[in-house]
Amino acid sequence: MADVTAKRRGRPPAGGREAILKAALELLRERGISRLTTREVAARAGVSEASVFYHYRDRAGLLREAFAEGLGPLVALKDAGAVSGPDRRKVLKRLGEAIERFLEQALPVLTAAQSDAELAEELAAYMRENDLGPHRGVRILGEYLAEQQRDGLIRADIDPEAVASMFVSTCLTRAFQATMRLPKRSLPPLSAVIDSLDRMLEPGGGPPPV
Amino acid sequence: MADVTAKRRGRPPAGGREAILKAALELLRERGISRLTTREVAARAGVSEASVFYHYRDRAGLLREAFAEGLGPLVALKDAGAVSGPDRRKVLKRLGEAIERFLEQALPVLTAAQSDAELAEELAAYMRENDLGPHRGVRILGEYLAEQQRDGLIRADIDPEAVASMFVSTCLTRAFQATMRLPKRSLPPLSAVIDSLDRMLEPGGGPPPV
DNA sequence: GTCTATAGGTTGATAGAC
DNA sequence: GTCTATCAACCTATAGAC
Repeated sequence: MADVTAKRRGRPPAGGREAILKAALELLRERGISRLTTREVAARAGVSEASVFYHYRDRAGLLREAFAEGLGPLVALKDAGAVSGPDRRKVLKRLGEAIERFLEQALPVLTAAQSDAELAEELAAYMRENDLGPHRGVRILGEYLAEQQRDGLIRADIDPEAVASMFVSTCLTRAFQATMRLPKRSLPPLSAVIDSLDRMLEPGGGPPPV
Repeated sequence: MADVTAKRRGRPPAGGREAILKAALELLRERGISRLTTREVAARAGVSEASVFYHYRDRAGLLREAFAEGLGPLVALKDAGAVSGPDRRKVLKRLGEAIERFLEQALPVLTAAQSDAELAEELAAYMRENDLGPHRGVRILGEYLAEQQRDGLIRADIDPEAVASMFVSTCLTRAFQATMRLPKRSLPPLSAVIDSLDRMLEPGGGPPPV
């Protein structure tokens, strides 16, 4: 949130603050929030425990910034996906994989916050304010599908946003599976989902019944 | 796991054990796992703290049983859904709502375990052994769709399991949204999803393009 | 089976020197 | 900004009486 471009006066920071945040995020993803003690964070960051409190005031303050940091990449999701072009299957593949990648980073952070009701409510408020959540992906894909629908590339009798929510949800489930340490292969591969969905979206409908 | 039907000898249990488990599960869902201390559990259950250790050996033992208890209703999912009949929309609605209801109870438990890497791995092993997870719902719905497909009620050019995973995932996302204390209405309603999906599954395909 | 009392250990946070 | 030293609070778990 700070202005990185402005020239700084005085002694440049030693990087302790960033090291602490990085250590906290690593610990959060690797060992879970209950093992994220200020002691461990300090040890991994290579600073003393008091530094943690100097920079972030208290444990909750550190967690708050770690959550925001962990959810950050979501902002760049739209550009990364490059959700445009006539090749629908390609768009679905690109966007789907991008969502999945992002969620595999973000879900551990989201679930970690649920360990404490207060933390969870605080994070939820932050997400509501910044309009974060699965609906973001749904909206991005929904707009693309609506555009294709206007161009007659998608059948007219479906709700683009509803279909988008199905696809984004599929990616979420896959990322969820991975986050919960369950085997992804117990679910059908994303390519199969894209296959079927693409056919069902075709304007002419499927082949005539046998 | 104990045989409830067998007649018991001796003094009947006072119900302390059950009260403790119930209190633990409540605390888990209401306030998160980090506030689930043996003190609080004992207080809410109306017993002494030592009773908790007498019945469950240690905190981990209590959590293990609470997790199993919280995931229990999944077993009854198939029967509850009554996944059969020619009215596809009705089946989707019933099953979808059942999955959503179940997950809104189970997700808090699943996410709670993620607070500690060891706990998470232990729960994951339990779920793998007992074949639990989102794929269960996918399989149930997939079989129903495959059956409809054989009967010519669903277009032949789609993968039933892939479509099933999309629908089940939609329910999971909705439950996830609720668990994370985010507004469900930022997602399209389930009825809209069922609407579009049902049309896309129709054997003849959609109406001819304008 | 349930209780009281307490040991033993970990954690978040502060004070004050450098 | 960073450190060492320290504290008060809290938690899990055990011992032993009833």
